[in-house]
Amino acid sequence: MTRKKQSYDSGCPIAYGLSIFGDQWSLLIIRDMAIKGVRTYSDLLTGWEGISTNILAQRLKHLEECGLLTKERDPDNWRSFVYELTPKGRDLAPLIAEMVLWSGKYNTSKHAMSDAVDKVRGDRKQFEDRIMKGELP
Amino acid sequence: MTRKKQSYDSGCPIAYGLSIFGDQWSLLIIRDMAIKGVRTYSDLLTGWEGISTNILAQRLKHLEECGLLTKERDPDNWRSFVYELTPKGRDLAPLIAEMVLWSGKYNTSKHAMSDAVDKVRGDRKQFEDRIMKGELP
DNA sequence: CTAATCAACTTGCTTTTTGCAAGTTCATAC
DNA sequence: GTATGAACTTGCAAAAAGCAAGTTGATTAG
Repeated sequence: MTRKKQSYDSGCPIAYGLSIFGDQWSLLIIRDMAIKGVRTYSDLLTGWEGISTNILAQRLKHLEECGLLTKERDPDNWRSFVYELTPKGRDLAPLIAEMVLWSGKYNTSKHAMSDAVDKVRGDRKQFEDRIMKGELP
Repeated sequence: MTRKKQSYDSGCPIAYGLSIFGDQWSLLIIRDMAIKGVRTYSDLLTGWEGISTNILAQRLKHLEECGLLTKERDPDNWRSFVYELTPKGRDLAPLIAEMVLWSGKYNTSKHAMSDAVDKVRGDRKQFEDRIMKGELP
């Protein structure tokens, strides 16, 4: 029950964004959906970073309440649900692109996914457009 | 002692960014420094949102360790310290701009600082350049 | 020169959030 | 009708956040 976010609303746009996705997991969920095309709970669970199941459920609920994604039954598989990004969620594409570029510039780790960074650097507009139109990878 | 971040390094640029500023406070600190020109601990403490002192100290240390800011004695006031954003920290300007634009588009609260949003919308390049050059407001 | 002040923290303690493991529900599949 | 799989929920321990009070080392005021 994460009901009360102690959000004294400062009105600042940065604070507004942080109240929605200012945590360790939300943007990774959105990344999986926007970039990798993941749409189900179980696929989100087995992502690269290993979110735990209760946190995933909590975050999905929060993101849904904030209007970044929707949850519906899968018409082809009635026991499964499909999560979809809304326009509000897909509109985070430019922010995600900036984040990728910033990290690409400063993350010197050997594991850094420089191929992914190069993709954004090479054609940022296409990267953003694909997400914003909801196209799959 | 926040030594161990349970950071299994996935190599993802998004995850890298989140490991540095993926919390409720870091970007607000950077906002205060980049946009409002705040440079001291006590001024950061009395910001709009009310961070508590131990958390502020912890975050400043972390951001310093990650190379986003530096800490030095104030030459004019030897009992005070001056925090300054590094190029790595100032390079978050485009990300901050995107965040402001996104929130400006979707935050319908009456407290929303639409004047600040309009400023970024009106001349985004100037907004970013001022931050990236370290110019004060 | 001594006391009060101030900036920048630190420490101790309570509350909240996270993480992990195990259990639940309900719709198929065998 | 038993097992399986998807999507969660629950319980509990560990970590992080929040709050208040205390510490340290300069000034500054008297």
